[in-house]
Amino acid sequence: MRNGKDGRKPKRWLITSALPYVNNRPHLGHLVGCILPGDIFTRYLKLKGENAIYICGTDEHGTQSEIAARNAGVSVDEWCKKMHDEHEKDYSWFEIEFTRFGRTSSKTNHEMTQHIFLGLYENGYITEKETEQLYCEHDKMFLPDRYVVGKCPYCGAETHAGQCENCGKLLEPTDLIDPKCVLCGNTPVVKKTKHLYLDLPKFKDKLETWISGNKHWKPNVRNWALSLIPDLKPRPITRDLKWGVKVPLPGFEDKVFYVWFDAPIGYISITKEWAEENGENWEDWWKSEDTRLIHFIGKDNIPFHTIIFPSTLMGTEEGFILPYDVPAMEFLNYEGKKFSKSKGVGVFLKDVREMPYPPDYWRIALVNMMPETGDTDFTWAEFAKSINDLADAYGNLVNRVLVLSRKYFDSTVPKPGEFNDRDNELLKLIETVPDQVARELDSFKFREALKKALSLARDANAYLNAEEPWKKENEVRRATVIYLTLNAVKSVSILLKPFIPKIAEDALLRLGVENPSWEDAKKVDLKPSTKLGSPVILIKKLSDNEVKKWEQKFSGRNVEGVKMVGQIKYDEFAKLDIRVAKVLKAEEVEGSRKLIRLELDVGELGKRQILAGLKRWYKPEDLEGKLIIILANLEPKKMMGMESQGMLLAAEKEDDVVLLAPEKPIEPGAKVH
RNA sequence: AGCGGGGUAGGGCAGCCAGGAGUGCCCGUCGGGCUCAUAACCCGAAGGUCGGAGGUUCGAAUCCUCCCCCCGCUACCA
Repeated sequence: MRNGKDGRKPKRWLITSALPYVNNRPHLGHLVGCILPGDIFTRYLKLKGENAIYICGTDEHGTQSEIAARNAGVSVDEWCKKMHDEHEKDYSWFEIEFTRFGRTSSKTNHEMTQHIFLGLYENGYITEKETEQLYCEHDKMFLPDRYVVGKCPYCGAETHAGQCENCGKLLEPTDLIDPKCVLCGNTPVVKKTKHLYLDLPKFKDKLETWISGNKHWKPNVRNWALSLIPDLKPRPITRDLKWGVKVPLPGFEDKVFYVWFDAPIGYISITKEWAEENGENWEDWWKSEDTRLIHFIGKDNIPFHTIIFPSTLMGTEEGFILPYDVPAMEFLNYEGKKFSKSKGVGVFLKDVREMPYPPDYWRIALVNMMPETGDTDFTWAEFAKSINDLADAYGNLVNRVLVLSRKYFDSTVPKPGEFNDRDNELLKLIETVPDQVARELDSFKFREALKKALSLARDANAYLNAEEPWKKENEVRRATVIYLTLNAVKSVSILLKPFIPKIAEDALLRLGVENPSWEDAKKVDLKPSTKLGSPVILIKKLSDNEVKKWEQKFSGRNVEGVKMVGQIKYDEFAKLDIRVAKVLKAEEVEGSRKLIRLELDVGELGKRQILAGLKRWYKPEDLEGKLIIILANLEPKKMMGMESQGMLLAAEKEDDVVLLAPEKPIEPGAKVH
C-alpha cells in the first residue's frame, strides 16, 4: 500500500465519484469515467482490510432541473427525487456499492454550503460585483448562456451565448444581436444584478505549492491544473434562481449559489449524513491528516477538483484536508462519436439493463476500455472481445479445474505431495502477482491491474498443459498439480473480485472460499478434502451474430424521427462515380412543373444530359456555365420522354435546395471522393 | 487561437518521467501440440524506418527543438 508523502499509512480512505447531474440520462461514459473506477478502487481497499467509504450522489440544483420539472408539471423537488431514484437504481444494477448515495438538495447540504460560505466570507475571500444580464420578463428569470440564442456579432451565425457555435468566439449574452429566450422566444431585457465572487487569485500561491508538490498525480491532471494558475480570476458563486441553496446574506435573499459551489460540498454533506447514521464523526473523515481523500472524476471536472473546490476548502481555514489524488479519466466515445442524449448516440444504462448480459460483463468490458490515458471508444466488437477473452482465460480455467477435480477426486480438494521445480514456479507466481496487481491499482492503472491478474490465469493454464494431470499415472503428482491449480484459481478469483464481484464470488464459493481478503490471494492454503462445487460455465461467450445485432440496433437509433442511414463500408462508397461537370446548356422542360434539362460536359466521360427538378429554386440561365457535382454512374431513367443520365447533387433543408459546387474551378470530369 | 492528451507490428495497449540492442502484453494471421475444458488451452513463427525532420549522447521510442496528424478542453457533457 502506497503511503503518503510523509510515509504514513492512512487510517481512513474517503473515495468520491463526481456527482452525476440529476437531469442527465446516465450512460456508459458516466459509469466508466468515475463511478466504476471509484467502485473498483473502494472494493479493492476493503478487500485489503482498509477503512474505506465511497461517497456519491446526485447534483440537483440549477436551471435545468427547474425547467425539466416545469415541463413535467411537477415540483422541482419531486422531479429531482424521481430522477435521483432512477440514478440509484441504475448504478446498483451495475453492482456499484456506494457507502452512501446522497443528494445535494438535502438539508444537510444546504446547511453545510451556507456554513462554508460564511467561513469564506468572514475570512475575506468573497467579493461583490454588479453585472448586466439578460432577463426574460415572460419566464420571470435571468437567462443562463445556453438559454439565449441570437446572431453572433462576429460571423453572423445563429448561436447560443457562451461561445459561438460557428466561429468559436466567446460571447457574453449581451453581445448577441437580436437575442431571444430559448424557452418562450421573447426578447429578453438587460437588467442589473449583483453577484458574489470567490476570490481565487488569493489562493494562487498556496495552490501552486500544493499542486506542484503533488508529483504523484497523473500528468494530464497536474499539467492542466498548473496551467490554470497564472490567470485565475474571481469566480461568481451566486445566481438569480430559486432552486438552490439560499445565500445567507442580506441583499441576496432572491439568489442561490451556483451549482458548482454547492455540488462538491455535497461530498462533505453526504459523508456527514452517513456518519450521523452510523455513529461516526464526519470531521474525522474531512479534517484529519490520517484520512486520504481521492476524487474520481472525468477530465472536464479537473478545474473544479484541483482549483476551485480546494480553494473553497482552504478558505474556510477550518482544517479541511485536500485531495491526495484526483485521478481523472479521459472520455469514452461511442463507435467514434460522442455520447449524446439528444442525438440518441450511445448506450444508456437503461438500455443495458434490458440486455441479456449480467453487470459483470459490462464491468469487465468497461475496464478494458477505460480511458486512462486518452479518449477511447466503446465498440461492440471490443465489448465482445473483453468478455470472450475473460471466458477463455479465466472462465474456462475455472470449469477446467473443477471438471478435473470431479473426475479424479470426487469434487474435493486433493492432498498435495512434494513440490517440484515447476510447482514452485507457479507457487512463486501466486505469492507475487497479488502485489503486482496491487501496485497497479494503487496508481489507478485499472487496465494494467486486470491484465496482470489474468496473466496468473494464463500461467495456470500453461502449467496444466505442461503437467497434463489427465495423463498422470502417478496419483500423487496428479493430486499435487490439481491442488496447485485450484489454489491459483482461487488467487485469481480474489484479484478479480473488485472488477467482477459476482462472477468471482461464484467461483470462490465453488472452491469453498468465503470472505477472502486480498492477502489470501498470496496463499496456497486450500484445505484438502474440502468439498468443491460443480463445474459451471461461468462466462458465456458472445457470438459474432450477437455483436452484429447490437451494432445494428444501436447504430440507427435516433430520437424523434431523425434517421441516420446505416453505416457503410468504404468499398460501398467507392462504387459511386461522382464527378465535376460543367453546365453547357440549361432549359426548362416543356410541360413539366419541375424539370430543367441540363447539357453537361463531364470531361473524359463526354457530354450527357441530366434532368433535374430544380425549377422552383433555379432559373435555367443561372445555371449555364456553372460547375456542379453529379453522380455519373446512376442507372439512366426516362422522364418526360427524355433520358436522364445521372443525378446532380444538391443539399436540401426545409424547403430550400442548393446545388453543390467545387470550391474552386477545376476541369470537368474530375473525380470526387 | 491557447491549453491538455495521444500518434509504438493488421487491431487494441504497455514501455517514455529516472536513455542502453524494438523490450513486452492481449487479440488476429500462419504452423505445431494437447484432448481435462466454453471450437477451449499450450508452444512456436511471421509481422514494426516506435508520426516526420533536426539536435544532445558512445548509445534515443525514451531527453531537447521544430513540424505534421487525431482527440479533447477553454470553465455545469464523466
